[in-house]
Amino acid sequence: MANQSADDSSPLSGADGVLLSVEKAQRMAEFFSVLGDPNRWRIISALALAEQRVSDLAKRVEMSESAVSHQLRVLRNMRLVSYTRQGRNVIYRLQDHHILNLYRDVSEHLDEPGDD
Amino acid sequence: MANQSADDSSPLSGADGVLLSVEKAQRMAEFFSVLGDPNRWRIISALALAEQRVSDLAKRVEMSESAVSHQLRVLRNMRLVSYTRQGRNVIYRLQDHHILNLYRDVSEHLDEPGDD
DNA sequence: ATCATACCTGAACAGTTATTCATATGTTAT
DNA sequence: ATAACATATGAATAACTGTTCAGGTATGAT
Repeated sequence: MANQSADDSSPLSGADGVLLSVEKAQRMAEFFSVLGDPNRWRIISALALAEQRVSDLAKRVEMSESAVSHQLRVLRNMRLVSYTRQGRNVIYRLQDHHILNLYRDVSEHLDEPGDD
Repeated sequence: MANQSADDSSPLSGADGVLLSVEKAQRMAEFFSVLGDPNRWRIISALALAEQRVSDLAKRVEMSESAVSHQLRVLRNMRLVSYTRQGRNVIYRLQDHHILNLYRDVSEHLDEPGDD
């Protein structure tokens, strides 16, 4: 490990003074990319209101069931949502509250006055 | 206000029980998209170590100066970095610490054990 | 003025991504 | 078994994104 330890969990301003490894940068980017789609945020916000099945979700966010299903897979892969089968239905829910924290932090940032 | 007020800053789990508006979802997504690129994270991490000029940045993250410049514009537009001219050089720095918070939150999430 | 340095920008091309459509899988009822 | 419903998936297409390359702008030196 010439560059940096594999599981460094130090903040960017960490003591080592090293650049984010390409690998870690990649993982960060992958995660943020998942949240880089408006429809996925709509799905997340719908699930923040209540866990629900795919078809209801689709109606709420006004997307096709197929599109929602595709997006749910992405969210599943990032462990942002989990699901349980109930008969023919599959109930999805948010898996943890990291996302809500993220939402709050970014909301703050976006709401700050800027000279655009 | 049939749907929701324009400037709602309530968290997703807010009392109203409304979906994120398309507009707000869009803004969220735009922001997260900016952080959805590994090279931008490398740039951010380099700037977390020290403010510096474009050419040094380029060397550190091993990108062309042009590519870095393009990416800095994106980061600038999201008000993630700011800059000052110093003679022929332009010094860039992180604008605030929201990003570092984000980094920490997401790092946690990514480091959680998962059954992938 | 010209030259060199540092940075920025527009166009184009390659790679990625989200949707739609068609089809497949899984579940319940008959 | 078949039919009906709910969800998932693969392929294809359209839209988007990041890089490179060529040139452009800004500052400082001569």
